[in-house]
Amino acid sequence: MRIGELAAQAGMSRDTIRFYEKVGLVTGRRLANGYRDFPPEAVPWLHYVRTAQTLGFSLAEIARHGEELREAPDSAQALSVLFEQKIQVIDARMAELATLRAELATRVDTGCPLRAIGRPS
Amino acid sequence: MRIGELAAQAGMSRDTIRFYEKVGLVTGRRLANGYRDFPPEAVPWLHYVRTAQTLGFSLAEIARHGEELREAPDSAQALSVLFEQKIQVIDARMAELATLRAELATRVDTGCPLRAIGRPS
DNA sequence: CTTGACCTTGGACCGTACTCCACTGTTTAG
DNA sequence: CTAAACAGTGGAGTACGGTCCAAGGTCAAG
Repeated sequence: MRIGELAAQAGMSRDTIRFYEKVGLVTGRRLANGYRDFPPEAVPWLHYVRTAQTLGFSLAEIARHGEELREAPDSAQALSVLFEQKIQVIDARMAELATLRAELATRVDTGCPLRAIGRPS
Repeated sequence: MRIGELAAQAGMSRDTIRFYEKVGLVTGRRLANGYRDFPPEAVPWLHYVRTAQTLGFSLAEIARHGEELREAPDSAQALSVLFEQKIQVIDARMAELATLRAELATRVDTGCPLRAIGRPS
């Protein structure tokens, strides 16, 4: 799969994919003519990258997670550990959001002005 | 309140506060000697800025919301609307997280590698 | 054999959000 | 009176995440 098709499938620009390749987020082989050739798995992987990004993970973090996965690719147990770690990160993020949500919900009821927000301990 | 104390109270650097003033996120008067003088409300406001930021709002958005609030400062209802909007943003983010979490949880059980993640529709 | 769509590279540029620096002025404590 | 601790300014630099562009190579269709 060449870069244009991958870009279309992943919903991002060719430039972005080249940038991602540069920072190690995607890898592909080269055809004889120098064109990049990506495997079909690149499509779901890039979708995953977008998702993780909107969840607040930096490209560096995402790349690192990807490498960890590639380093222990055949151990289902190793994979499970990694997934569990990620889930913990997600749970922490969700807890933060829940706290903020509760704070805001209180203000909705009281009409308490913004200046009083975030006045914790 | 001078910039150093505000920085300490708000948990950010003086430079950051000067930067925020430059982009209109905080305003303060000036003392005779040229020093900035911030009102006490600047402290919770900056805490709020930090909060909103972690929710994914850009400084420009936060500044704009702040202006909207200053334009209708005595309407508890207007405030509630804004808070409700923010809560919706939070809920959307939490839902996304829950989705990713569920995806990952599935992989934990199956040991199915990441390349199969995000293979939607 | 040209046209157009695709690909390559390197490098410049952008917006966001700071962070650091040098140099200078002000205030406060001993 | 002096030294430290604070304040001011302007401007450069950083990190991240792209985005755009020019100059050129490749390939399939007409």
